[in-house]
Amino acid sequence: MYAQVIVDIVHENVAHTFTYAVPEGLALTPGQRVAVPFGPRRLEGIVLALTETCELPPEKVRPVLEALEPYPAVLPALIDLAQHMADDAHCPLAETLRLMLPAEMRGGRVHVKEQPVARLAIPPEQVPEAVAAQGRSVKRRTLLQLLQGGSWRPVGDLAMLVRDPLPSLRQLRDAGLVELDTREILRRPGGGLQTDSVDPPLMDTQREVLEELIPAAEAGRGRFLLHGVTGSGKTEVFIRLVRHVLAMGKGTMILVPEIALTPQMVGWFRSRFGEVAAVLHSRLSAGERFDEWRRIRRGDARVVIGARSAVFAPVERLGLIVVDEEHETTYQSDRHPRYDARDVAAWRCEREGGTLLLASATPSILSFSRAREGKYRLLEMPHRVMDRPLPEVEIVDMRRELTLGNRSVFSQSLQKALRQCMARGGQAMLLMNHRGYNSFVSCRSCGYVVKCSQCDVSMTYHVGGTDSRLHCHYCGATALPPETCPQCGSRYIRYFGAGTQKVEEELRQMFPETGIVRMDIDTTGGKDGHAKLLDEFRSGRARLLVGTQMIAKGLDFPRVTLVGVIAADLSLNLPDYRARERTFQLLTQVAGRAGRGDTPGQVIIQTYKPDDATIQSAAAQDYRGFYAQEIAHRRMGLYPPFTVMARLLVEAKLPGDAQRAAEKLSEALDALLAEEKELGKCVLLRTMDQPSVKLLRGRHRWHILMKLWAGDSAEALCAKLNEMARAQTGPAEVYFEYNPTTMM
DNA sequence: AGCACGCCGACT
DNA sequence: GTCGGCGTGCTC
Repeated sequence: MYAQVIVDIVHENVAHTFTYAVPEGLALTPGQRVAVPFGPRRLEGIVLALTETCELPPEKVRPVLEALEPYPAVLPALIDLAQHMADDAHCPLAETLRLMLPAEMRGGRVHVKEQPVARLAIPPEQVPEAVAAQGRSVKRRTLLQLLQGGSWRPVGDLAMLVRDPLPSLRQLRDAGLVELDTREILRRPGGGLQTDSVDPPLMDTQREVLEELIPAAEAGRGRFLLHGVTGSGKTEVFIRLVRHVLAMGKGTMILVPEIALTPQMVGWFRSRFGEVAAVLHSRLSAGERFDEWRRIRRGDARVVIGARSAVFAPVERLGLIVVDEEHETTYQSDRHPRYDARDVAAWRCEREGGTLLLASATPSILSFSRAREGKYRLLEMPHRVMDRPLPEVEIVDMRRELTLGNRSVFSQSLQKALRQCMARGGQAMLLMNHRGYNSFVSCRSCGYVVKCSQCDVSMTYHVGGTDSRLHCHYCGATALPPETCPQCGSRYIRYFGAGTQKVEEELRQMFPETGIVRMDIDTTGGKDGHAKLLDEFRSGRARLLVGTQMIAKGLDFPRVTLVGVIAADLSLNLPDYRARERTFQLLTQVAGRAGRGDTPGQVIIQTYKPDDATIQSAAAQDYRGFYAQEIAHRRMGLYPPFTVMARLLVEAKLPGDAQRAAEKLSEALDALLAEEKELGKCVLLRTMDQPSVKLLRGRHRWHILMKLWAGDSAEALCAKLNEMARAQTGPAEVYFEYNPTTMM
């Protein structure tokens, strides 16, 4: 027998299978990891297939050294998926195969933690006799009594009551009274919070939606888009559906957009399903991730909850994938190999006989248009549970506040509402989509704005405990604020624009006695950073929560009655065709955090563009209205879903190098399109210029932006563009991006 | 990727 | 005469 092996090296030169002989007595199956000789080295690889024959001259074939595990680490369906993704992204198979395994499994870093365990070796009724035989040893007598239950007990647990129990246990073992052994410890990430474990009654719409979903799940097919307003009880639909699929003996996955949202979801699922729920995301410790992965692989965990990368979990007999908050951009990976977890989920369901359920209060334009085309079955939940009303939304014109002489970040309206909310003992959330204290520093005399020396981006002022500094939000560089203008020497340096720190400070002045939590990247660092802050707010110790968009997503705080949006137009002004979509989603989602309990919610949106159609539809929580106007914009502007965006991004140390490389690429593209006219037909628009961020981390940037008609020629063209980017040599780097996550 | 082999300059 | 520069090519 011969094994066709992909070695764990990501490089074009070795992106094909290597043939090894399978030694007598070694049973291998596809998907198994093996150690193989490779020139003078020993490498890890994955068996793709086993063959009877081999075309190579026999002297070239060397044998497999050993199997790294006795079972296939990569399921057959996931090998197919890796192959599909590698074809799609034009990258080596080894690179996509890496997505299928926890990183700590590679490179022989696997470590299984073991702990000693002990149990009684005699019938429990003989314990009093054995205790009496221990003479004056208190330790041994206590240990015997602790073990009286008869089951295996971790020695670590006994250590809480008896200091250093192991030597005494060994004596008891030698006397034939106790057995000692070791057990694997599965390191488990935190359990999440336990909520009610009984089924709440279902609302009519929930029941109607389930009546559509359950037959599809039983048949093992169907793609659905569930559009349910915030607070409509989507999670309960997931739970009932998951229960149904588990009862059929199939596995399930629930994807959430952010790691911060996993504990809440895990809590809901563990309280109803217990230990069959596993968590998988990139911020688990190495040991936790490896152990959760093994629980899933063994089939001990049949409900996987996790962020983007969990879509590759080794779930056998997959019956259901739920993608919650389907509109979130975090489902797109920004690192190589790039993938979209929603597409991967769809692919897996299609191939493995599962049902796909995308869910959101604000579906992405792309998914909703697919639903309109009939590619997804659209399910709607237009009302909140218990007939709770959607919150009242008020738009405040901040231009008017300025003319009234109000220089605070809070409008009169919002100040009043905050006071009322605090006086009534409620909780409030404030969204400020910009972190730091001031957003930019500028000279009043000449208009100079302090920019990062490495990026073409203005620097943000952050107040620190001992040193306050300017931060670049793109590369993380910091600098001391200038005392005089570096351009004209004037001392009129002023600080403009507000961030979360400023909002927090103004709140402290208004409510000095009230607990305030600020949540942004600066405060949520470290393990469990999110959880600690959220717990502070959930417990009621803090009653005001200030944060960036991370507070807008899917969190459920029943005591929040007021939501304030400090500056609704920040995200609207970004140079991206998705700016309106993102603003609508953000505003609607954050508004949906209000009034989830028994008291109705109130929302105040502050803006300098009170008449903007996007802000108006978000305030009215009118998804259909927004969709209609946005899809018209997209059709007019030839943007997705009507076209596909693609770009070649050029970066170089010297500005001239970047420009020259971009020009050279553009000429090469001309030549290609002239030669292969079919490919040219899919190009609708092509521009070459500098992106809005002209300098990033010290590298000058140019790009060639393209709008393409989707289709076979677009795919062929993208393959060529990808090749062009790879073939690039010289001082400039070229990246090809299909559906770029950002145009900046 | 990573390591060998290979063919030309400044040194004990 | 050798040590060593990194260019090219191969790994089952």
